[in-house]
Amino acid sequence: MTRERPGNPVALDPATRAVLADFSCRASEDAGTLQDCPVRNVLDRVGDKWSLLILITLSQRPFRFAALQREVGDISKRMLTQSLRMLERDGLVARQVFPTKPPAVEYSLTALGESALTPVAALVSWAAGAHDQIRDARHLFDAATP
Amino acid sequence: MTRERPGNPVALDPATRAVLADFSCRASEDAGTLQDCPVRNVLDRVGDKWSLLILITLSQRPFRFAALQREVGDISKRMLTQSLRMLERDGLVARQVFPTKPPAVEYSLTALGESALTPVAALVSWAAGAHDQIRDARHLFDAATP
DNA sequence: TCCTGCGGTCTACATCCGAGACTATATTCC
DNA sequence: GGAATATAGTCTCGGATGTAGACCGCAGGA
Repeated sequence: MTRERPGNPVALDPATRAVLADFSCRASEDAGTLQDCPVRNVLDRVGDKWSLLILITLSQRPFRFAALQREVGDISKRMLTQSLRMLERDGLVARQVFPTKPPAVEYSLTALGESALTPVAALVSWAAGAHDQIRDARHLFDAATP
Repeated sequence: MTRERPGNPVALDPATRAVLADFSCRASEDAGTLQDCPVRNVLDRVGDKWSLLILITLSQRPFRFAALQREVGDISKRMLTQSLRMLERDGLVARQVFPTKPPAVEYSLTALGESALTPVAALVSWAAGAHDQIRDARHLFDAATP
Protein backbone atom coordinates (compact mmCIF):
# COMPACT_ATOMS: atom_id res chain seq x y z
CA MET A 1 0.00 0.00 0.00
CA THR A 2 1.70 3.16 -1.11
CA ARG A 3 1.40 6.14 1.11
CA GLU A 4 1.24 9.77 0.12
CA ARG A 5 0.60 9.06 -3.52
CA PRO A 6 0.95 11.85 -6.08
CA GLY A 7 -2.77 12.50 -5.77
CA ASN A 8 -5.96 12.02 -7.68
CA PRO A 9 -6.00 13.21 -11.29
CA VAL A 10 -7.27 16.75 -11.39
CA ALA A 11 -7.12 19.61 -13.83
CA LEU A 12 -6.35 22.73 -11.86
CA ASP A 13 -4.84 25.84 -13.30
CA PRO A 14 -1.08 25.50 -12.66
CA ALA A 15 -0.84 29.19 -11.78
CA THR A 16 -3.49 28.73 -9.13
CA ARG A 17 -1.66 25.76 -7.73
CA ALA A 18 1.57 27.72 -7.71
CA VAL A 19 -0.01 30.49 -5.66
CA LEU A 20 -1.05 27.98 -3.04
CA ALA A 21 2.26 26.16 -3.12
CA ASP A 22 4.00 29.44 -2.45
CA PHE A 23 2.13 29.77 0.77
CA SER A 24 4.60 27.86 2.86
CA CYS A 25 4.10 29.41 6.27
CA ARG A 26 3.34 26.17 7.94
CA ALA A 27 5.37 24.05 10.28
CA SER A 28 8.50 24.94 8.39
CA GLU A 29 11.28 26.55 10.39
CA ASP A 30 10.48 27.68 13.89
CA ALA A 31 7.08 28.46 15.29
CA GLY A 32 7.88 32.13 15.60
CA THR A 33 7.54 32.71 11.88
CA LEU A 34 3.98 31.44 11.97
CA GLN A 35 2.88 34.69 13.54
CA ASP A 36 4.46 36.80 10.83
CA CYS A 37 3.11 34.80 7.93
CA PRO A 38 1.39 37.27 5.61
CA VAL A 39 -1.33 34.93 4.53
CA ARG A 40 -2.09 33.74 8.02
CA ASN A 41 -2.29 37.25 9.29
CA VAL A 42 -4.77 38.27 6.69
CA LEU A 43 -6.66 35.01 6.65
CA ASP A 44 -7.23 35.33 10.36
CA ARG A 45 -9.17 38.47 9.65
CA VAL A 46 -11.18 36.78 6.93
CA GLY A 47 -11.75 33.84 9.21
CA ASP A 48 -13.45 36.18 11.62
CA LYS A 49 -16.92 35.10 10.51
CA TRP A 50 -18.22 38.64 10.97
CA SER A 51 -15.48 40.56 9.19
CA LEU A 52 -16.38 39.06 5.86
CA LEU A 53 -20.07 39.76 6.38
CA ILE A 54 -19.32 43.35 7.33
CA LEU A 55 -17.08 43.83 4.32
CA ILE A 56 -19.79 42.53 2.04
CA THR A 57 -22.41 44.76 3.62
CA LEU A 58 -20.22 47.83 3.38
CA SER A 59 -19.60 47.05 -0.28
CA GLN A 60 -23.09 48.43 -1.00
CA ARG A 61 -22.64 51.79 0.69
CA PRO A 62 -21.37 53.31 3.94
CA PHE A 63 -23.39 52.51 7.03
CA ARG A 64 -23.78 53.98 10.46
CA PHE A 65 -23.31 51.72 13.44
CA ALA A 66 -26.92 50.87 14.22
CA ALA A 67 -27.88 50.55 10.56
CA LEU A 68 -24.97 48.20 10.00
CA GLN A 69 -26.09 46.02 12.86
CA ARG A 70 -29.63 45.86 11.51
CA GLU A 71 -28.37 45.06 8.04
CA VAL A 72 -26.10 42.21 9.11
CA GLY A 73 -28.95 40.95 11.25
CA ASP A 74 -27.54 38.59 13.83
CA ILE A 75 -24.44 40.23 15.17
CA SER A 76 -24.18 41.54 18.71
CA LYS A 77 -23.10 45.11 19.36
CA ARG A 78 -20.06 43.80 21.11
CA MET A 79 -18.83 41.78 18.15
CA LEU A 80 -19.76 44.51 15.70
CA THR A 81 -17.66 47.00 17.65
CA GLN A 82 -14.80 44.54 17.94
CA SER A 83 -14.85 43.50 14.30
CA LEU A 84 -15.06 47.08 13.10
CA ARG A 85 -12.07 48.03 15.27
CA MET A 86 -10.04 45.22 13.76
CA LEU A 87 -11.04 46.12 10.22
CA GLU A 88 -10.23 49.75 10.94
CA ARG A 89 -6.88 48.79 12.40
CA ASP A 90 -6.08 46.81 9.29
CA GLY A 91 -6.98 49.77 7.11
CA LEU A 92 -9.88 48.06 5.38
CA VAL A 93 -12.60 50.20 6.91
CA ALA A 94 -12.68 53.93 7.66
CA ARG A 95 -14.49 55.37 10.64
CA GLN A 96 -15.71 58.93 10.35
CA VAL A 97 -17.33 60.83 13.17
CA PHE A 98 -19.67 63.71 12.36
CA PRO A 99 -19.87 66.29 15.16
CA THR A 100 -23.64 66.48 15.13
CA LYS A 101 -25.45 66.78 18.44
CA PRO A 102 -25.67 63.08 19.07
CA PRO A 103 -22.46 62.28 17.18
CA ALA A 104 -23.04 60.23 14.06
CA VAL A 105 -20.46 57.64 13.12
CA GLU A 106 -20.17 56.36 9.60
CA TYR A 107 -18.24 53.32 8.48
CA SER A 108 -17.08 52.89 4.92
CA LEU A 109 -14.58 50.87 2.96
CA THR A 110 -11.15 52.28 2.24
CA ALA A 111 -9.46 51.73 -1.11
CA LEU A 112 -7.72 48.73 0.42
CA GLY A 113 -11.04 47.44 1.63
CA GLU A 114 -12.50 47.84 -1.83
CA SER A 115 -9.61 45.90 -3.28
CA ALA A 116 -10.53 42.99 -1.05
CA LEU A 117 -13.94 42.79 -2.65
CA THR A 118 -12.65 41.18 -5.81
CA PRO A 119 -11.38 37.98 -4.20
CA VAL A 120 -14.27 38.02 -1.74
CA ALA A 121 -16.73 38.19 -4.62
CA ALA A 122 -14.98 35.23 -6.22
CA LEU A 123 -15.49 33.31 -3.01
CA VAL A 124 -19.13 34.32 -2.70
CA SER A 125 -19.70 33.39 -6.29
CA TRP A 126 -18.18 29.97 -5.76
CA ALA A 127 -20.19 29.53 -2.58
CA ALA A 128 -23.42 30.28 -4.39
CA GLY A 129 -22.57 27.75 -7.10
CA ALA A 130 -21.37 25.04 -4.74
CA HIS A 131 -24.20 25.36 -2.30
CA ASP A 132 -26.42 22.69 -3.85
CA GLN A 133 -23.62 20.13 -3.93
CA ILE A 134 -22.67 20.94 -0.37
CA ARG A 135 -26.23 20.61 0.83
CA ASP A 136 -26.55 17.24 -0.87
CA ALA A 137 -23.23 16.07 0.53
CA ARG A 138 -24.36 17.02 4.01
CA HIS A 139 -27.59 15.10 3.76
CA LEU A 140 -25.72 12.09 2.45
CA PHE A 141 -23.17 12.28 5.24
CA ASP A 142 -25.76 12.78 7.95
CA ALA A 143 -27.82 9.88 6.66
CA ALA A 144 -24.78 7.62 6.74
CA THR A 145 -23.82 8.50 10.30
CA PRO A 146 -26.60 7.79 12.80
CA MET B 1 -23.42 66.57 6.28
CA THR B 2 -25.51 64.09 4.39
CA ARG B 3 -25.86 60.64 5.81
CA GLU B 4 -25.68 57.42 3.88
CA ARG B 5 -24.17 59.07 0.87
CA PRO B 6 -23.78 57.17 -2.39
CA GLY B 7 -20.27 56.24 -1.26
CA ASN B 8 -16.72 57.26 -1.91
CA PRO B 9 -15.61 57.33 -5.54
CA VAL B 10 -14.22 53.95 -6.39
CA ALA B 11 -13.66 51.96 -9.54
CA LEU B 12 -14.83 48.45 -8.85
CA ASP B 13 -15.85 45.99 -11.49
CA PRO B 14 -19.65 46.30 -11.73
CA ALA B 15 -19.97 42.55 -12.12
CA THR B 16 -18.08 42.06 -8.88
CA ARG B 17 -20.33 44.53 -7.14
CA ALA B 18 -23.39 42.80 -8.54
CA VAL B 19 -22.26 39.46 -7.12
CA LEU B 20 -22.03 41.00 -3.67
CA ALA B 21 -25.29 42.90 -4.03
CA ASP B 22 -26.98 39.64 -4.85
CA PHE B 23 -25.97 38.30 -1.52
CA SER B 24 -28.94 39.62 0.40
CA CYS B 25 -29.28 37.04 3.14
CA ARG B 26 -29.14 39.57 5.88
CA ALA B 27 -31.76 40.92 8.18
CA SER B 28 -34.26 40.87 5.35
CA GLU B 29 -37.42 38.91 5.98
CA ASP B 30 -37.47 36.69 9.02
CA ALA B 31 -34.49 35.37 10.89
CA GLY B 32 -35.25 31.80 9.86
CA THR B 33 -33.94 32.37 6.35
CA LEU B 34 -30.56 33.34 7.71
CA GLN B 35 -29.81 29.70 8.41
CA ASP B 36 -30.53 28.63 4.87
CA CYS B 37 -28.53 31.33 3.20
CA PRO B 38 -26.13 29.66 0.78
CA VAL B 39 -23.34 32.12 1.22
CA ARG B 40 -23.57 32.14 4.97
CA ASN B 41 -23.52 28.40 5.09
CA VAL B 42 -20.39 28.18 3.04
CA LEU B 43 -18.74 31.22 4.52
CA ASP B 44 -19.11 29.72 7.96
CA ARG B 45 -16.89 26.91 6.80
CA VAL B 46 -14.34 29.36 5.40
CA GLY B 47 -14.53 31.33 8.61
CA ASP B 48 -13.38 28.23 10.40
CA LYS B 49 -9.80 29.46 10.52
CA TRP B 50 -8.50 25.90 10.14
CA SER B 51 -10.63 24.75 7.22
CA LEU B 52 -8.97 27.16 4.85
CA LEU B 53 -5.51 26.18 6.04
CA ILE B 54 -6.34 22.49 5.64
CA LEU B 55 -7.72 23.05 2.17
CA ILE B 56 -4.57 24.87 1.15
CA THR B 57 -2.36 22.16 2.58
CA LEU B 58 -4.29 19.39 0.86
CA SER B 59 -3.99 21.28 -2.41
CA GLN B 60 -0.40 20.05 -2.59
CA ARG B 61 -1.12 16.35 -2.22
CA PRO B 62 -3.10 13.97 -0.01
CA PHE B 63 -1.96 13.71 3.58
CA ARG B 64 -2.40 11.26 6.39
CA PHE B 65 -3.69 12.50 9.72
CA ALA B 66 -0.44 12.93 11.59
CA ALA B 67 1.40 14.30 8.57
CA LEU B 68 -1.35 16.83 8.04
CA GLN B 69 -1.06 17.98 11.61
CA ARG B 70 2.69 18.38 11.31
CA GLU B 71 2.31 20.27 8.06
CA VAL B 72 -0.23 22.76 9.32
CA GLY B 73 1.93 23.18 12.38
CA ASP B 74 -0.15 24.71 15.12
CA ILE B 75 -3.42 22.86 15.05
CA SER B 76 -4.49 20.53 17.83
CA LYS B 77 -5.63 16.99 17.09
CA ARG B 78 -9.03 17.94 18.37
CA MET B 79 -9.55 20.76 15.90
CA LEU B 80 -7.94 18.84 13.08
CA THR B 81 -10.39 15.99 13.59
CA GLN B 82 -13.30 18.35 13.89
CA SER B 83 -12.40 20.44 10.87
CA LEU B 84 -11.76 17.38 8.74
CA ARG B 85 -15.15 15.95 9.69
CA MET B 86 -16.86 19.15 8.65
CA LEU B 87 -14.96 19.33 5.38
CA GLU B 88 -15.79 15.70 4.73
CA ARG B 89 -19.43 16.30 5.54
CA ASP B 90 -19.51 19.18 3.08
CA GLY B 91 -17.98 16.97 0.40
CA LEU B 92 -14.80 18.99 0.05
CA VAL B 93 -12.47 16.37 1.48
CA ALA B 94 -12.43 12.60 1.05
CA ARG B 95 -11.38 10.26 3.83
CA GLN B 96 -9.98 6.88 2.82
CA VAL B 97 -9.05 4.18 5.31
CA PHE B 98 -6.45 1.57 4.40
CA PRO B 99 -6.89 -1.63 6.43
CA THR B 100 -3.25 -1.98 7.30
CA LYS B 101 -2.40 -3.19 10.78
CA PRO B 102 -2.24 0.22 12.35
CA PRO B 103 -4.94 1.57 10.04
CA ALA B 104 -3.73 4.33 7.76
CA VAL B 105 -6.14 7.13 6.93
CA GLU B 106 -5.58 9.38 3.99
CA TYR B 107 -7.29 12.70 3.39
CA SER B 108 -7.52 14.24 -0.05
CA LEU B 109 -9.53 16.88 -1.86
CA THR B 110 -12.61 15.90 -3.80
CA ALA B 111 -13.43 17.51 -7.14
CA LEU B 112 -15.62 19.97 -5.26
CA GLY B 113 -12.76 20.70 -2.90
CA GLU B 114 -10.45 21.29 -5.84
CA SER B 115 -12.97 23.70 -7.30
CA ALA B 116 -12.75 25.76 -4.13
CA LEU B 117 -9.05 26.29 -4.67
CA THR B 118 -9.57 28.85 -7.42
CA PRO B 119 -11.34 31.45 -5.27
CA VAL B 120 -9.15 30.53 -2.29
CA ALA B 121 -6.04 31.17 -4.35
CA ALA B 122 -7.45 34.54 -5.34
CA LEU B 123 -7.85 35.34 -1.68
CA VAL B 124 -4.36 34.16 -0.78
CA SER B 125 -2.94 36.13 -3.65
CA TRP B 126 -4.70 39.27 -2.49
CA ALA B 127 -3.57 38.64 1.07
CA ALA B 128 0.05 38.37 0.00
CA GLY B 129 -0.22 41.63 -1.93
CA ALA B 130 -2.08 43.54 0.75
CA HIS B 131 0.06 42.38 3.62
CA ASP B 132 2.47 45.31 3.55
CA GLN B 133 -0.31 47.88 3.56
CA ILE B 134 -2.08 46.06 6.35
CA ARG B 135 1.04 45.88 8.47
CA ASP B 136 1.65 49.59 7.99
CA ALA B 137 -1.98 50.39 8.81
CA ARG B 138 -1.71 48.38 12.00
CA HIS B 139 1.40 50.16 13.15
CA LEU B 140 -0.21 53.51 12.39
CA PHE B 141 -3.35 52.57 14.27
CA ASP B 142 -1.48 51.17 17.26
CA ALA B 143 0.70 54.24 17.46
CA ALA B 144 -2.37 56.49 17.46
CA THR B 145 -4.12 54.60 20.26
CA PRO B 146 -2.03 54.43 23.42
C1' DT C 1 -43.01 63.92 30.60
C1' DC C 2 -42.00 59.80 28.80
C1' DC C 3 -40.19 57.19 25.09
C1' DT C 4 -37.08 56.19 21.36
C1' DG C 5 -32.69 56.16 18.88
C1' DC C 6 -27.77 56.91 18.85
C1' DG C 7 -22.93 54.65 19.67
C1' DG C 8 -21.09 52.27 22.43
C1' DT C 9 -19.44 49.82 27.14
C1' DC C 10 -20.06 46.44 30.89
C1' DT C 11 -21.49 42.20 33.04
C1' DA C 12 -23.07 37.42 33.31
C1' DC C 13 -23.47 33.39 31.27
C1' DA C 14 -22.54 29.82 27.69
C1' DT C 15 -19.92 27.95 24.39
C1' DC C 16 -15.58 26.94 22.21
C1' DC C 17 -10.74 25.81 21.90
C1' DG C 18 -5.94 23.99 23.03
C1' DA C 19 -2.94 20.99 25.65
C1' DG C 20 -2.18 16.88 27.07
C1' DA C 21 -3.45 12.20 28.80
C1' DC C 22 -5.20 7.89 27.14
C1' DT C 23 -6.51 3.80 23.86
C1' DA C 24 -4.79 -0.46 21.19
C1' DT C 25 -1.75 -2.53 17.97
C1' DA C 26 2.57 -3.14 15.36
C1' DT C 27 7.25 -2.18 14.28
C1' DT C 28 11.90 -0.99 15.74
C1' DC C 29 15.77 -0.72 18.82
C1' DC C 30 18.76 -2.44 22.51
C1' DG D 1 12.28 -9.91 25.91
C1' DG D 2 11.12 -5.23 27.09
C1' DA D 3 10.92 -0.31 26.10
C1' DA D 4 10.06 3.19 22.85
C1' DT D 5 7.69 5.03 18.99
C1' DA D 6 4.08 5.70 15.58
C1' DT D 7 -0.67 5.33 14.04
C1' DA D 8 -5.72 7.80 14.37
C1' DG D 9 -8.28 9.39 17.17
C1' DT D 10 -11.21 10.31 21.82
C1' DC D 11 -11.75 12.49 26.44
C1' DT D 12 -11.35 15.85 29.89
C1' DC D 13 -10.14 20.14 32.03
C1' DG D 14 -9.29 24.99 32.41
C1' DG D 15 -9.03 29.16 30.12
C1' DA D 16 -10.31 32.06 26.26
C1' DT D 17 -13.91 33.71 23.48
C1' DG D 18 -18.63 34.95 22.03
C1' DT D 19 -23.63 36.25 23.12
C1' DA D 20 -27.49 38.49 25.13
C1' DG D 21 -28.97 42.05 27.37
C1' DA D 22 -28.70 45.89 30.75
C1' DC D 23 -27.00 50.38 31.02
C1' DC D 24 -25.31 55.28 29.86
C1' DG D 25 -25.70 60.24 28.49
C1' DC D 26 -27.78 63.01 25.22
C1' DA D 27 -31.29 64.79 21.87
C1' DG D 28 -35.74 65.00 19.43
C1' DG D 29 -40.68 63.80 19.10
C1' DA D 30 -45.49 62.85 21.01
